[in-house]
Amino acid sequence: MTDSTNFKKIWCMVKKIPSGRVSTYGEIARMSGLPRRARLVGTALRAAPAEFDLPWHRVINAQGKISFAIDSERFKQQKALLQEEGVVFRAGVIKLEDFAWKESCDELLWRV
DNA sequence: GCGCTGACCGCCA
DNA sequence: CTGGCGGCCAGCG
Repeated sequence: MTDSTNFKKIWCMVKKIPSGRVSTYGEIARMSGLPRRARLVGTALRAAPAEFDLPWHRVINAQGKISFAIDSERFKQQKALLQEEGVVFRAGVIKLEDFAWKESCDELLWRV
């Protein structure tokens, strides 16, 4: 359980966030069976190879804000991607709404 | 092995 | 609203 299994679970959950919606680090952690490990989600996204094409931009923090410095490239990129999907910012904040994925990560998990 | 650094979070002042 | 604190713990010197 110390290998990259956790990363895979996290990547799998992130991949399921629908376009135009967002989720939080903490939420992804919980849904991946890793409660209280929001930081690990950030670590996993940072380590994720670009080829995975994960919708990493759909993951924001629990305050509805992007977790990058306001003037960083990453910040601008994430904001742009979200706006392309129709995500609305009000004073730099995204309104968090509850929603649930229907799919699980079983298919990917047995591969791990 | 050890200390430091986070793409975090909830709680309280 | 902002700020601090403790909890969390994998990665990287």
